[in-house]
Amino acid sequence: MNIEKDDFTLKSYDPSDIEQKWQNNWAKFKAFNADSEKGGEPFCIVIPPPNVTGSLHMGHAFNTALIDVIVRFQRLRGKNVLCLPGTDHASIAVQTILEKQIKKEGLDLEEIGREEFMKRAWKWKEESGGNIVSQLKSIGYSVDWGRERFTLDDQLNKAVVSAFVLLHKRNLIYRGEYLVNWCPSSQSAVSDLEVEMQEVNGFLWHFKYPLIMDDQNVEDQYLEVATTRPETLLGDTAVAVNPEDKRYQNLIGKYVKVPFVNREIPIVGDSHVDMSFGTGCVKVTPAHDPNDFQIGKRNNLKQINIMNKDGTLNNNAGKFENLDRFQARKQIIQELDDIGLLTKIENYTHTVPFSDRGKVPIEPLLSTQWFLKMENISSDCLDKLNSNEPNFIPLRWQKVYKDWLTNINDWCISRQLWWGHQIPAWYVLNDSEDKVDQSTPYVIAHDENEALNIAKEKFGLNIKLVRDKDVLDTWFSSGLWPFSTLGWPSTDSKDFQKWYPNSLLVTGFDIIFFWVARMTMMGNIFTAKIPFKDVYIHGLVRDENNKKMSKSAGNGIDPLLLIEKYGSDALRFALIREVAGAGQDIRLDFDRKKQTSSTVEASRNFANKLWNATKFALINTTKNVNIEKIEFESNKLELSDQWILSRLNKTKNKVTDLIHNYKLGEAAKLIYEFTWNDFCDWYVEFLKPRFNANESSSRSNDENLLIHILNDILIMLNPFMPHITEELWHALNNHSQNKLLSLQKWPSISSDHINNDLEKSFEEFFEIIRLIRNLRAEIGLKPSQLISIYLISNNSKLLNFLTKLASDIKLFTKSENVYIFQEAEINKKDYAKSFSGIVGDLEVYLPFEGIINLDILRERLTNDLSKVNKEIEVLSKRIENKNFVEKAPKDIVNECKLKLDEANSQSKSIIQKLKMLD
RNA sequence: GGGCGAUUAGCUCAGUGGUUAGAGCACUACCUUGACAUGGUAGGGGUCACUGGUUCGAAUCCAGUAUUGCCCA
Repeated sequence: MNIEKDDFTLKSYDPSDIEQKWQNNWAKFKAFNADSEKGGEPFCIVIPPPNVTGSLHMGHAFNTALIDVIVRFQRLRGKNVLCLPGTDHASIAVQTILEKQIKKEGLDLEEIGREEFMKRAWKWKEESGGNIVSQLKSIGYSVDWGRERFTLDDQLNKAVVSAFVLLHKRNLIYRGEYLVNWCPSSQSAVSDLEVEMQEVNGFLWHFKYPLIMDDQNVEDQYLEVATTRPETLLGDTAVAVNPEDKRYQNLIGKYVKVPFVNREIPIVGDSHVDMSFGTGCVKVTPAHDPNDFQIGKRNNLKQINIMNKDGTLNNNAGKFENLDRFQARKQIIQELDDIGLLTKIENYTHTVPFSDRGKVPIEPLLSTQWFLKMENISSDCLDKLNSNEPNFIPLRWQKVYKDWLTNINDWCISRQLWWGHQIPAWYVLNDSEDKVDQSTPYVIAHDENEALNIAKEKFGLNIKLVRDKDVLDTWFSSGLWPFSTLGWPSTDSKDFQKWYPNSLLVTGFDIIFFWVARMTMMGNIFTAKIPFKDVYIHGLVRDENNKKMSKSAGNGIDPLLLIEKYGSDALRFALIREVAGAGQDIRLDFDRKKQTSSTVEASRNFANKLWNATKFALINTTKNVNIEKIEFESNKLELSDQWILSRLNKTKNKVTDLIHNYKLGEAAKLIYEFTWNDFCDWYVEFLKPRFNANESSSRSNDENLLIHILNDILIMLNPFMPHITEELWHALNNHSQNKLLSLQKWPSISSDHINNDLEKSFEEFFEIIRLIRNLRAEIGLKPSQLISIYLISNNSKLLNFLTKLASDIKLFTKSENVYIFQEAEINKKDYAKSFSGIVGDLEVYLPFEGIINLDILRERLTNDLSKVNKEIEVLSKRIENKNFVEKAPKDIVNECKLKLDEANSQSKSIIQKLKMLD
């Protein structure tokens, strides 16, 4: 683990040299394996388990980076941290992938058989899961790999079965015939959430149903209806009108005849019918439309299912049997037209439900499914939300969660798939029976033995059991994730005792309903607790065109590509730096031709800067450093030392606070600014002359302070850039064998060192340096050309301060002499033909008589004057405003007055100089 | 139709009522200096979407409009 310093100083930064090495070291030392026996306040996150559908995308990298920063931070803060990794089996998605492969081989599911299919599925899981784990490792995730879980593990299956049995015991699970969202492509029911509404340019077909009147000729009178789905007329069991509708009131109770199937159906009154839409008459197909289903219930209508599960019509469709639903539509329109019943075709834009996975229109289908009653479960969660359980960050996402829980429907939890948790339900048949139907009794049990015992007790000995073939919705097992991973249903497991409820959940806003709400509901039922205290919601990663990155759109960027190019540290830092406004989507720039990202490149450059700053320290410090014992003496500190310590402690203070408040982007920016601007740009420059001097009594103190500062930077940055900081810390430290930066302590803050007045003075100092450099540039001096500088002011405190830093001014401005004068001591006329500028109440002169073109000088002064005059104008207007003086806070008014005074004297001075030029 | 966001420099974004609105990238000029050219120094670049209001004072608060993104029905 130890690194030779001499070798290090020769190297330049290349992330590929170091990242793999530290990932291996962390693994070797089991650095992030949690120990429930250890003390310390527990902190637990279970990661959102990625689907085993191939590989990770940028969204996962983003989520990972955020979680890892928080987890590493809490670890450095001394908490007993568990970060538990795992993957999700993703029933529909994985089964779809496998079915496609099988189809390519010219086979279908039935030919393959359940056993062979499951073999293939597990093989796929091993490959995809392994791939995902190695990707997570290459990001540098500090999770406990010893506790990795998969949602289909035996232990998690035990949890799922127990959960199902418990829910059933509490009468929350039922088997019922309802209209479900049927995906004819995957031939499974899907939940509301897996349905995507899409706007479609379709048609509204108007056609006539012949009225059946007791006293008149049937053929003469018609009722006109309009529909976007004419094929469903075969399943119509009524026509509904609004009872208030004068046009049709008298027809309620009469009948019309459905063409083709020649069914006589009633005209019913239902107040939900919109009189102004279409003709005001609605054909009602209770078995194929959610609204019609409700009308049917209210009016006791028959439900006639006309559809097979693959989307073809069944024998209720008469002569249209076996036609595909869309083919049937065409043919029915044609035939309606042929017999003169089609009256009108309107263009009509409407929204059609599509299956999220199957990408075909959903068919609302009457079928027998398993449901979970949601009413009480969700209202219990809503109650807890009143006391901020869980606490959403940012808070506005709470509303999304709340609205969904408020308008919730029962959850269809069965899926007609093979890959997943098989439902622990056994149908009870007589020895002679072999067909399960809607009325077949069933028992729910943990296993077949238990089921058999229960069944025998209930139904006698001459029975046999058939297990339900279906599996549970994937989100059913995901809902248990925060506690099934910790050993539940056993609640006395050490992990569960120590780390439940979890401290935090970090996830994207797109799965607040899918996952967050399911976890809170399941958690609340089974543990009487909301499973996590905080929920930190982040945005999605979008591509350069502001489109959500997704596999289907093909616009994803492989995180590994960027890691290879710029390093994981750079990718992590780039993603986090972009987060500043939490919960906002982030847009990652990416040049697809060059395969580059300037955002990530900027972060890589920052890493390089840090690398070289450390190299500077290594070159200039003694070779035997024990970083944990580094101390410096406060009485040997120079002004610049005091300044950097003030900046450092302020930064530590703010960064600590920001991370606690999940403002990771701001924290990252702050460390970046401190490291680059304060430390590298200025402080290292202050140190150079000291280190270049041959002898100095404070040399070792200087070195110790430098290492102290770097050490603090490295620890603060460690959660964001774990690899490079680990590498540099070991490079600096000669006593780091068997130690890891990742397991050190977060730096303590000494507020004694914070000195706001000093920081202000240094700000002014930097302004002066910038002005002088700027003046030099304007004159066109070469960097090598040395000059003299005159600093003149009446502010003796400032002059005193500058005198102490005179040698630094010399160095920073390439000057051979720096002269500092009280105004009284000099005659400004002597400097009339100098190049000059003003900072606050200090005037700077660069005497260059003869060399400078007086016109340039005059132009500069004139520009300065107009700027100052503008300022005077603005400020005096403000001061002359009585309301401002009376109502604004005093310190604001005073500040304004001071500024005006300063501007006035600046103006005077410039005018004087201009006069002297003439 | 309901809800939630966004609109600030060429680009990506900070900025919760108080100087002359900031950063990174990009751009321009100069610079191979003993940490770093993955760099340094200096510079140019903004009618804070629009319209009204509140206020001594608005990018910031309120109302409306426009454009745009997402969620739900």
